[in-house]
Amino acid sequence: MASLGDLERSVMDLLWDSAEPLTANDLRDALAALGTDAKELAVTTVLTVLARLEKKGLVARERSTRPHRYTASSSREDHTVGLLNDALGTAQDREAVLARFIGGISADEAVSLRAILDSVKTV
Amino acid sequence: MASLGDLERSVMDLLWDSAEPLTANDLRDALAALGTDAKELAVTTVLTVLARLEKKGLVARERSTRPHRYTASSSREDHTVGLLNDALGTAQDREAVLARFIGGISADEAVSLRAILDSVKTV
DNA sequence: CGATATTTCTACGTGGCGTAAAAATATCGA
DNA sequence: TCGATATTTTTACGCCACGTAGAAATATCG
Repeated sequence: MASLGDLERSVMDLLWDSAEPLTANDLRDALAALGTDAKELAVTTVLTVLARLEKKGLVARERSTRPHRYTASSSREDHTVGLLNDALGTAQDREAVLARFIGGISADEAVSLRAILDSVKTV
Repeated sequence: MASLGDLERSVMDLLWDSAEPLTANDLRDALAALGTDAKELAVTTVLTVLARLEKKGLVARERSTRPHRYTASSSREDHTVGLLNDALGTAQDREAVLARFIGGISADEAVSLRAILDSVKTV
């Protein structure tokens, strides 16, 4: 899976948080509104990033409407799960990794993890 | 955390699998023995990669011995856990991610995960 | 001390990413 | 329909990581 650069990441975050598809201009404005940098990128910059994200399969583009509209093609959570599996994929001893990982999570999270496991197992 | 290039990854795998510290020459030979490529890298190439890995904090180098000897500074599992946390770090809804993740693991793994959770909780 | 081994320095090609101008294309009002 | 304007595509540049390794510096050993 492809990991993301900083700008790519920001764009994906906006798309993930948006219920509606967004245009390049929408995104440029939203990006400017983000940091108080008032950085105001060129719209071609946003379009370039969007094209790259599309090629990576992370965003879908509506070419029918004139200002093309972009949406994230999978949820943020699914994307993160993909990253997790990528990381785990390089490990041969998954259990050892999971054991260490769980050792490092909070007690609260351990509880909810257990709840999740229960629900999965029951099904 | 730094993710690894292909050669960096191969070197780390060798270091992780080795009980003894290895020299650049050891690694060059081991790398050549790996793929039947018989690629036989220059030893300076291996040294460059080792220097980069050292800078990333992934390998430690014994400068006292003359052919410097290199060891992985943390276990493969710990490194993978670091990657997992990196991936999770970008997510704000950790629970949703974990739920999806667990939904995708095997039944066997779910069982051992539960066992791990139990042992953690008891302690 | 000199030949040889080892390490450091320097460097080049490739590719990803941020960035955006230039060029092509589409749209919309007059 | 036509031209002004909006939108997209093409092309490009700089930076940095990484694979790769020669050249140069340095250490070691007989």
